[in-house]
Amino acid sequence: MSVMSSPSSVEPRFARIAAIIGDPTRARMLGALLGGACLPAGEIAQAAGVNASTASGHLAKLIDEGLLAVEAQGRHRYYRVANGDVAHALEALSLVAERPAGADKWQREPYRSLKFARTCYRHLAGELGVRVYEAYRRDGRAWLERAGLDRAAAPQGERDAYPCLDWSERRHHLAGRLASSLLDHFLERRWLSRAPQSRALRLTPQGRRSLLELL
Amino acid sequence: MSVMSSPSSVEPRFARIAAIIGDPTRARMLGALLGGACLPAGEIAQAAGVNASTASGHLAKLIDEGLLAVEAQGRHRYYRVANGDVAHALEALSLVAERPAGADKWQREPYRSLKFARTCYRHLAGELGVRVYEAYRRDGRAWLERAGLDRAAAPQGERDAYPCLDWSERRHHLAGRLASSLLDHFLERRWLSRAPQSRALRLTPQGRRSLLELL
DNA sequence: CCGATGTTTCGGCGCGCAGCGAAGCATTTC
DNA sequence: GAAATGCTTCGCTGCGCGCCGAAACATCGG
Repeated sequence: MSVMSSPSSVEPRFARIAAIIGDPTRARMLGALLGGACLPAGEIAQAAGVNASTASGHLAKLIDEGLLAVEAQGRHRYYRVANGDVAHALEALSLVAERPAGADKWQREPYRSLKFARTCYRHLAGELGVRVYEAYRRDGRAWLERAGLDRAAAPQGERDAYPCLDWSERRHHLAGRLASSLLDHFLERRWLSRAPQSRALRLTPQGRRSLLELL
Repeated sequence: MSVMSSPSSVEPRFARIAAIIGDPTRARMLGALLGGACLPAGEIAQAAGVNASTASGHLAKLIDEGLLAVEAQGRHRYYRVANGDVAHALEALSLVAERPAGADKWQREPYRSLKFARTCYRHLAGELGVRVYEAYRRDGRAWLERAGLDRAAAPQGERDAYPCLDWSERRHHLAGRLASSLLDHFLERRWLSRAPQSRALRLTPQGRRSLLELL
């Protein structure tokens, strides 16, 4: 018998985080911010359907555990998802939550739109995200140039561009700094536009012409 | 105002799963099985430090949510992690749980051993896992042959071999069917051996000679 | 300054759920 | 068949924590 602390007592580092995410109200808060938005406490409270005071408590916990970051501006406090790892963990959980039952739900709203294209933190996910990843993997930096991306955006290390398992597709899309630049780029050029009140992204007419050509 | 259910009410699919994982006892159970082992209910109860009846209830929930799978054999019921996605989600959560504080803990046991090499479900993780992934990414199937792997193990689709973000290294290691075969291969050849009561893997003298040469 | 707005702190209520022990069911052993 | 072992079901108890409203604290506008 070893004296060293048993693995059973060291493991549940993930338990704290999971417990934080596991509360339905906090989960709704995270969901509201998962699109990459920066929202003040009041709006988050409303989105989650709870009192301001209740929300405040939850937000404090989410900050404590490093899931959210906050920036004070005047009398507002703007909350956002702390980093890409958090978004990645939430997508990974969503993937597990995907029960085989109800496979046809992807045909209906609001899943249909989310499946086609959505933001995941600051990058692109969904069918479109997967296709972008495929194209990038096939042609590398040449593809980035063809898409009109600044060459400063080219990935340096592994953490600048890495694959992230996509919840709806069960395949990978691109994550990391490069992926953020790419999404910004698509939005600036109006190839994609954000749907209101949702993480869904829509392909604009320009996007249909320009972006699809690249895939 | 659209009538369709708002995104805030559709999102928390991940909440259910997180809530299940978030309970400390259930987390210990998952931790005990994360090494890839197949354990009977009684042993899991003991590892988690709870009554058999308490454990039984938890195990039922873990089954219900698809986190564990079970196989009856005589009067025993053997539980195991249901699939790689679950392991992936747990590693992703662990990554988030990694607080910047206490960065020196990796120097001490039991973290030191886990950081070097460990099982993650059925594949190899930790420093060694990352290095294996690098080598495979560099040389592709040629590396697999050099490692003495049967060519039947070569990956077919994307899901056979995909990168998984490593909790301790913050870089990727290899996951998927290929990774499972690879780990089996290493264990069969006695290049690696399982530490008792832990997910940690140890490099054997043969492993030091043969495996390190390949990296 | 003073009232309005946004946010956090505090106190108290109530539900949900993890925990145990005892009893029930299944399977193996002698 | 009876006793032993492994696991699950049931009923109960207690604590933790999410919830709200009221009040305190901050910041902005006039």
